[in-house]
Amino acid sequence: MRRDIFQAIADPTRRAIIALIAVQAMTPNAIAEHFDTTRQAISKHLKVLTECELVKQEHQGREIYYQLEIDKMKEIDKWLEQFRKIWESRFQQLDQLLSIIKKGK
Amino acid sequence: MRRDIFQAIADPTRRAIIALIAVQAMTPNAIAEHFDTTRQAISKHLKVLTECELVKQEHQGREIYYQLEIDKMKEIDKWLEQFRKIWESRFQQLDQLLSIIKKGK
DNA sequence: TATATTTGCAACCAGTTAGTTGCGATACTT
DNA sequence: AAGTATCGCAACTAACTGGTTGCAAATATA
Repeated sequence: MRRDIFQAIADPTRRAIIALIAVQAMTPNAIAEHFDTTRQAISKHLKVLTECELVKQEHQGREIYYQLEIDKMKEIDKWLEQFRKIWESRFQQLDQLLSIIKKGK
Repeated sequence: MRRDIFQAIADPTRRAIIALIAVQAMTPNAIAEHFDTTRQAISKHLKVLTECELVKQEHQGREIYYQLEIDKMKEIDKWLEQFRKIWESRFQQLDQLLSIIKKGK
């Protein structure tokens, strides 16, 4: 099964999980308590997140702490870069236009 | 049907379409020429992109030019903000650690 | 007016997804 | 050793997705 980070963040529950464990690592049960669904459903989401390496496990006895791989999030940031360039250049153009208008006055 | 921007960018073809029309507005036919699929498939992707307001149409005779709503992309950037804070603070911590080690020498 | 081009919409299909239930493995606790 | 808690895996289901084909509407051209 193909997994990529964009597919991983497409699901709102998964985005919520990411935001949760970004603060601190948590076990599946602890995560599931924050949602209105079964532990197994959360477990499945964690599997998807693990497959695309957005999350890593840390075994501690019978508990497994899931932690966000924050570096992986930078991939989205990297993809956004091309568009950031565009909206910044448009802002600059607007800025220049405004200063031209100002000078004209 | 619920549409949100994260679901829209989950599909690689849609991401490619977005990158294409970010440069300049294009008609469905012109876009479809860049892909190895039918015009109708592209049309469906454009519909999804339109539904979540990532794209706007500009009618010109019988042709419809699709243009990227670059501002909508900022929503992704906004969502990333919370994580950017985390990775920047971790980088700072690493930076401080390195300078402490340096001083110790 | 007849014809061709551009496009969107509806119906359909195969594959995927998110969710549930049931079960077995592992690790603590008494 | 027996019981309990944490967890992943497999099977199943309903809903959704991306894709195709066919068709109708609107605009341009002969």
